[in-house]
Amino acid sequence: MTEKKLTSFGECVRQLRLDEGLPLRKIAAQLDIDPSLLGKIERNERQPTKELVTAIAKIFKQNPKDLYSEFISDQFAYKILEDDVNIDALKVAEEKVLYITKSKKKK
Amino acid sequence: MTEKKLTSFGECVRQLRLDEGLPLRKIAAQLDIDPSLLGKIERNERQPTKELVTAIAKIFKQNPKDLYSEFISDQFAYKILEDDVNIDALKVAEEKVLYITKSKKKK
DNA sequence: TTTTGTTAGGACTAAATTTGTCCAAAAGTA
DNA sequence: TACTTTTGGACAAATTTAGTCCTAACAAAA
Repeated sequence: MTEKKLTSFGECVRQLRLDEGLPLRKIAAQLDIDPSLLGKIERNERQPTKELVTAIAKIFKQNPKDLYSEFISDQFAYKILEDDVNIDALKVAEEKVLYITKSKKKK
Repeated sequence: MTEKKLTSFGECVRQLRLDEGLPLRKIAAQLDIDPSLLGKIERNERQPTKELVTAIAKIFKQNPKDLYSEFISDQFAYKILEDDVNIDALKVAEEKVLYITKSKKKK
């Protein structure tokens, strides 16, 4: 059986930081933000900007686009749960993306 | 071959309105909003609140949750396109929703 | 028990978003 | 022309939210 992580974005960032055994203070300094903000982000109490996610990715040598996509998947999941959205809205969204992407290609 | 609609939320609302042959003015009055706002919503220039979507659904005898989910799928699709997010963020989001839902059930 | 470093959390600010309105121009329609 | 509908810009108002500061709680160590 394969074990799935399925951690939230914040937990993911925290893990990356703890893997290097560094305190909030150190990473926050590199990001030029308040340690408290980084803590909130790790606890999913604040949503980082795309730029911040990119900066975090670079520090931990992760692919920025992948990490940001991870962050967005969190946002989507919470939106669905909080707002009681049909889960198949995700499939519909995928169809729309593919449809629009295809339309643009043709052009 | 089945034909897929894949219209945006706004186009969908417009279609519903035109199917009844009514001007913006009439529906906007029922919704107690400015006709201009409804026009913008139909052109996807304004995002309606959940309450407004519900009210729109009722007027056109649609299922409120379904219409709102349709609206959210739009939001997701545009977010992915505008922000260059990996499309599989949608599948990841689905896994997260199912995972969290299951966890809560157990409790 | 002090002391020192780390994390959590509340209060608050500032800034950016964004809904919604008003009004005028444009586009249909008879 | 006259009338209705739609579009679009400018703007106000309100909501949201990232981010900071400060203090309390917690942990580990001296």
